Amino acid sequence: MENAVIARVLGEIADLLELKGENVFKIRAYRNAADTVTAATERLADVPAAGLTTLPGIGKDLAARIRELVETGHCQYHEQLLVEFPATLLDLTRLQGLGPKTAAMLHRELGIASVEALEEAVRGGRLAGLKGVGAKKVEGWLRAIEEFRKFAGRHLLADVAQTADALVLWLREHSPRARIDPVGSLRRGVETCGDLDILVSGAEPGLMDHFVRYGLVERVLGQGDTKASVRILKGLQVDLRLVAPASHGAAMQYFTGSKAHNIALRDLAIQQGYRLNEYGLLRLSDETMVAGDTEEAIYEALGLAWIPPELREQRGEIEAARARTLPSLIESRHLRGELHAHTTATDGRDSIEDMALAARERGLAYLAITDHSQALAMANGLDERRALEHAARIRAANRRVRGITLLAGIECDIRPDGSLDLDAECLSQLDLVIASVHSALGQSEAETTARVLAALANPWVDVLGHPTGRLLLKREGVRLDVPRVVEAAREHGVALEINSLPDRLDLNDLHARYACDRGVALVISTDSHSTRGYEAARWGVTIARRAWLTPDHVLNTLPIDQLRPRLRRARARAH
DNA sequence: GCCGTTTTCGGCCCGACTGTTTTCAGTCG
Repeated sequence: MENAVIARVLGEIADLLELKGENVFKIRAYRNAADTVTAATERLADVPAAGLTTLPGIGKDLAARIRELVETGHCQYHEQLLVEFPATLLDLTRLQGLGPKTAAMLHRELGIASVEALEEAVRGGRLAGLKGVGAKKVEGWLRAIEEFRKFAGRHLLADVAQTADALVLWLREHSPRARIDPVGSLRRGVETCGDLDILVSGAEPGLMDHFVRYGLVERVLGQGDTKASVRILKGLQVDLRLVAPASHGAAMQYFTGSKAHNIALRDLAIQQGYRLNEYGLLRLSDETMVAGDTEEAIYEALGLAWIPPELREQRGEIEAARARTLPSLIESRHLRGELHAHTTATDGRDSIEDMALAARERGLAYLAITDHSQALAMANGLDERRALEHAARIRAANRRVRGITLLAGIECDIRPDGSLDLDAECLSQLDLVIASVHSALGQSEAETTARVLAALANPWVDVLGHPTGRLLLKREGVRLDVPRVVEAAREHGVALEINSLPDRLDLNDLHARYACDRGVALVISTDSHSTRGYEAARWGVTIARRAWLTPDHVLNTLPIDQLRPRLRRARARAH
């Protein structure tokens, strides 16, 4: 049994206990355990109970549940809970503004156990008279149902990438010498993916059977000689395609897409007397194959430079490839520093020193510690006094730790009225200030825009953090007039953040490109809340590549001595 | 349900916001 399956069951137990109204700390214990299992590097099915209890957050009881799962394939506790509450009831709690208490009440009072049933009950007016349920709540739920449907079937890029990595390893076990490449929206780095496509050539016989036997497969949707489709954990569909080595490049090109890019490319091929499909580029006159084994050869035959997958969205890349003016895109190795990280002072999990050592380990030359400000009470945010004390600790650590420069910063809340959550006296004494919106996300576009513009006017703001506040597959961002914010950022010399958290990716690719085109500097930040958080940098870099950014456009590719004068506060100080 | 060992019991993050209450429950982050 795979760790992911164990984690799913533990997580579901937590959700079900929540419906039941169980002790919140017990619920948290199951959630923590699910996280621990997900993060574990070894296969827990191979670990005896005594070994399991050495993992953080797993004691005697949880170890026993895991062993039971591994040995019998079931967990009785889980199944008992599912008798009380159907699994579809959990979907209700995924609706924004509807939690476990309400879901349990709807189930108890009206027998509602799914999103569909809730919608029907609303339309039939059956919710009238329920305690604590008014018109506004119902209206909000209907909106939430709409969003729920819109997001259904989509998956975060980072999740799909993780699935792909594991699956490629599994396929390699069977066919070590095959070419195995994830393609489709994952290869293009699209922020959410509907499915996962994997392309294989040169496989040993029997690979298809091996594929459908993969541990996370829940259902085989179809299996033929050259294509198999399965549904795996969390409903993600995976398509595997076998092609001849001579067509591998053509198939890579074809299955990577995007559709719009491919249509334009095929059109170009026809204009030049060719036909392009997933098997190769063929001359129309005599059907001979001109290219097919590599993508480079296909693009070259069409008079184009090879186009990085992230750019294949029919946004001008074909013209640039013809003119040989494609940008030299940024890569993870170009990032020299991290400008957004949290510690145990607020809601981070690791100390200043541990965060510094882990950043150094990753080859970073500088790290800004930017904990939350007081408005974020749930994160134990810092007031002026604590912020300055924290800054002193960061500077002391900076003198102790060799090989990396620490900057004392803050992620300061932008209050609903646009003022900052800490006074100028405090902000002026720090090395870096990120200003972010975390609350009152329901303001109108005019209000939010005015709010952010007011924050950008503050001379001590260096970076605007996760500008739209969106959470992928969960909530839309704030309503914001992005062009006006970009213009103000340019005017004031404030950098805009590309937040690398897989469920933020904020700014998105289009906004980042827009900002860059107008001369606004960007930073790629991981918003790390633990030493493992830095790994998210690759997702921010992916967004930056999709935004056509080169290292020159991104401030934290600079060495520290060139970074400091580029920060807005360097100018504020000069005045 | 886990953890620690100056705690084997008593902590474990808790304040803001919203809609619905006429004094607060539920949800969110």
